[in-house]
Amino acid sequence: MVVDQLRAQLSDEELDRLFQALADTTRRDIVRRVTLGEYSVSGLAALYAMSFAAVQKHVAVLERASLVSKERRGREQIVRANHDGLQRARRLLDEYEVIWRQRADRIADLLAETATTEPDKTETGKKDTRNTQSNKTEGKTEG
Amino acid sequence: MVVDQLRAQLSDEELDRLFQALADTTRRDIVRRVTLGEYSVSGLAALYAMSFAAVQKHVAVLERASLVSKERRGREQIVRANHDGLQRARRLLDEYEVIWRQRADRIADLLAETATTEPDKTETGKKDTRNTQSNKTEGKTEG
DNA sequence: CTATTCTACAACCAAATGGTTGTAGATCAG
DNA sequence: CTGATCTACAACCATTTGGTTGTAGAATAG
Repeated sequence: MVVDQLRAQLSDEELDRLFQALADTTRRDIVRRVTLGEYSVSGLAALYAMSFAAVQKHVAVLERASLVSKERRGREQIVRANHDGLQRARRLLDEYEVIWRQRADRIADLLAETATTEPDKTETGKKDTRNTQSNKTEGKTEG
Repeated sequence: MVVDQLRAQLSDEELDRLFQALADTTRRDIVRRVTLGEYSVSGLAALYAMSFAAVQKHVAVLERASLVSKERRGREQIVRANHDGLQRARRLLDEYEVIWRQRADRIADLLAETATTEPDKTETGKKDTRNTQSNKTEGKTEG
């Protein structure tokens, strides 16, 4: 089903499009509106101080980001919110939250470990570990 | 304290900057890295196939979005993740989730109400309510 | 049928974005 | 002190973005 999209790995391009689409006040407002009710494109266009074509483009950006979808009804095109799209954006931020907690746990572990195995060296409250980049030799630096 | 920022209302410009900052693969990677460890700007620059100045600009974008902060240490500038920034982005998506559930509840209420008060009109499974824009007369249309 | 409405799309424009190179000031290593 | 490293910032460039107007087709209203 469509829900499979949620389990799928989020590609960089997909995330670029998602956050790019959310990075505009008008577009965020459109997402809110079409979540609560149904709007045609011209119905949306009537709400903002810009041309129909501009709103049409905003809807297109949201559609490419899978945040909304359109459905023809007669001569109107009805815009609906796509819940999966929002969920994918939420997923990424949740992953960041997990990473953050990992970091916090790691720091806590380091502190505990140092405190138990080497009680002599814990005179200063060094909570930073100072690994600017020396422990990760990725990238270039081929010189 | 700094945590007050989380309670404060999210301005449009702030959200623009937040999502705009997240809408780039390199910048999302920087956020991940500096969440797990500490990096100087040049330490970050060594990881990507672009110039130091380009990475410097990416960090500046993240800083303006309050997603990271810099701290001088000698001649290096240490980049750290700013947890509050991420939390603010999460908050907006959570709000969207709330709105979505409100919509779902409203639809459920409408269905239930129609079923109880007017059982004769429930012959067709009309779950859409068809309010294209006629019930909301905002915006211009000043003709 | 005719006029209106809604949509699609092209062409154009100004400003922002993402990259580059170059220059210059601080700080550190020897 | 001298040289290397790290950062800041300006100037420049190509592409994208967010807006415009204009044209054209399809569906609806009268």
